[in-house]
Amino acid sequence: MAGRTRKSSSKRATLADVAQVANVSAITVSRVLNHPDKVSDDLKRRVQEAIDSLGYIPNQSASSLASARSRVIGVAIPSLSNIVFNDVLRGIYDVADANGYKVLLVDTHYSPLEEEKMVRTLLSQSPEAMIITGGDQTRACHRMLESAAIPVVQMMEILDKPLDMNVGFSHYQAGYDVAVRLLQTGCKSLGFVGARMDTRTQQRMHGFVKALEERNAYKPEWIVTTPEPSSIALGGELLRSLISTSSGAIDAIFCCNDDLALGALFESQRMNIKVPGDLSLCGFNDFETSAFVNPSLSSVHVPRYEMGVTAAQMILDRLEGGNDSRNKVDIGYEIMMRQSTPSLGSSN
Amino acid sequence: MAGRTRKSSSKRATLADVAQVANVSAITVSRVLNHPDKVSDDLKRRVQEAIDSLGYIPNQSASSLASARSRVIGVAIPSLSNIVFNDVLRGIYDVADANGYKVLLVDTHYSPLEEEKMVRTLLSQSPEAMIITGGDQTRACHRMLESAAIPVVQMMEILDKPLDMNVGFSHYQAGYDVAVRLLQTGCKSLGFVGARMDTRTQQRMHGFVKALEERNAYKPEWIVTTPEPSSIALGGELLRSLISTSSGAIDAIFCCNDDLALGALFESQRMNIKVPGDLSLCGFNDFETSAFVNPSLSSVHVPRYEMGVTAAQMILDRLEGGNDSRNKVDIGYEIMMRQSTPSLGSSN
DNA sequence: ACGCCTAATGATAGCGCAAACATTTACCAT
DNA sequence: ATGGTAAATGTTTGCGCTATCATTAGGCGT
Repeated sequence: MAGRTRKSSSKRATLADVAQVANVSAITVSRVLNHPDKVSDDLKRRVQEAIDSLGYIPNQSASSLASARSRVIGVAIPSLSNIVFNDVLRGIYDVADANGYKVLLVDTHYSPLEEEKMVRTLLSQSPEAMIITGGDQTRACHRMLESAAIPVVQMMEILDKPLDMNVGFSHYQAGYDVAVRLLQTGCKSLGFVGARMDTRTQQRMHGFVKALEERNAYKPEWIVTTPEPSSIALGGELLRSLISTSSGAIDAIFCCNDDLALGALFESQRMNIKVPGDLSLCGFNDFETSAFVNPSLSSVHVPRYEMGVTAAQMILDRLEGGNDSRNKVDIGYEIMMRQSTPSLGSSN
Repeated sequence: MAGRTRKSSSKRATLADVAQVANVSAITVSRVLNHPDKVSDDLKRRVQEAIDSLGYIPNQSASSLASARSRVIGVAIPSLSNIVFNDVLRGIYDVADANGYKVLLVDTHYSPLEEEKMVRTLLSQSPEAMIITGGDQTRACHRMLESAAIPVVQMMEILDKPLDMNVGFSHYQAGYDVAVRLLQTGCKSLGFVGARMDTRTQQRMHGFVKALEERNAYKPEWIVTTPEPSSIALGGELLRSLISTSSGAIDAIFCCNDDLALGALFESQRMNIKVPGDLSLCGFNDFETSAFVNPSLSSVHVPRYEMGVTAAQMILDRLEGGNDSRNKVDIGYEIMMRQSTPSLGSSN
């Protein structure tokens, strides 16, 4: 009666199929989905029934192609294993989800070359904005991002000359401040343990070293680094190595992250080194473990979730709001002095 | 000379633009990118130069629409904060990347309704396959996945009737085995601490309880659960609660994950409860911390990275290989007995 | 009654690409 | 020379959707 049935099964339903079932034009179906205020309630109902009965799911590729809007935000992080990025991602996802954006996430493995490849992949999806990590991109990568002409947020660190927008904090200053605080607690011989040594880790180290130099407390041989990725196990190994090269002279160690610091703490316990009696320890990132381990671990707290939220919001402001929004946000950090470092009062 | 220049700037270059510059047809450019073996070296070079000079990046939406191939794998996990999924994701990403697939990742927040919404979002991107977590989907979600007619892997647990493919392990059996092992070490009064209580956590609990029941060691009041998400802090709180309701009679606790177990361990230390002297603890998931903390924490090790790799490989086998591949993989687990539980020999 | 506005709906075209089919060229066996 | 084949390249078409521009119907002031 109502004309021949089309591809009733096996093939995904299209707008046209829905339109036919609802006996309206295709564009009306499109409007029901994208501009429901422009369609009468009557038709809206009819179309919705057709959609439900067919199990219609819009083809986003066709939509993107026709409308030049993808509702995708590309995100590049250097590591999926480093749980630091979990919190950031959660912030990004929360804001993106709430605003109808999808996140396309790639892992650059801390390599600018891989990042370039991944950014190319992301751009081929026509994202409406990008969130990338740090400022250490290849020139080709910069060029791609520029000619993409979309909002770009560089996150995790504050950059002198961001490509576009920027949210993060100064790792250099954080490292500097840690050195100052450790010295304030009465520690005299400070060492540094770092792994992976990406640019942000290096900045922490440079800030730390700078503070020591300014106070004549810098000993190059008390800096131990490795390109290996951080781990708790590695923290233990590096502690041993530093203890042996320093012949036990060191009384405080700044570990470039909490993995290493926890590893150092656990290893100290096994070596019967008292923390903070014999040795003070300070980590970075402030994992939940750090606050609860015994002795609790001093660390640098960074509002990672807020950083992710901020990155996503900056983008949405640009995409939707349009007007003069923030281009650079220093999200700050806080040094949490806990039991692994001496309490103040016994010094100065 | 060579005709009018087109949109030289500001607009993204297209295949046609590249074709014009290289003085070939559009399809040749397409072939250089997708079937380079079908183009002469001469043209390949000319086209590549044009691509480079224009900074051409293919429009994946158009490609997907025209070819009905998206090279996207949709992945739904219940939580971005739970680091258990990091390792799984890493496995998925490693395999996907290596084979030219992109991953579109969504977070369902442990809610089947949200999962349904997210799966709809994923399907609208025309993924070529899906990896979802567990078997607790809504009927509508199942229907969508079925009519999508793409490979689907349900991961993290072994299901009786998977939708399609399945990789995981038996949480029930793992919980059961933990109870048996704890009893074998001489513990008599076993408690359970659980948070979030998603289906997999419940299965662990049920297996644990079953083993106790069979041995007349089950005390319902020694099971403490909460729908709150797990955390180290919560582990401490739940320990206190269990200790007080049991008046200290309990001599071993199985925590549904290592967050809770570490929290319980740290809190025990603060309460001056000797582990394992006064109280044995066993966690689940085997975080790196668990192996290094003092005393080291017994836990159930799960090959999460391998699970992610396997999930992705099962999909690739179907997408590319085509022939009879594995439909169900039990990835197994291993109970790691460490210092937080009594060593064998003093019992049985 | 007339023009004029707005709201609701439809027809058409085209987004950028690749599948399918067509054409050209080169080379070879006979 | 002839037909036959394979390799290299081109032409056409349409994927599913939405922007744009009609068109129609209804309301309203004069």
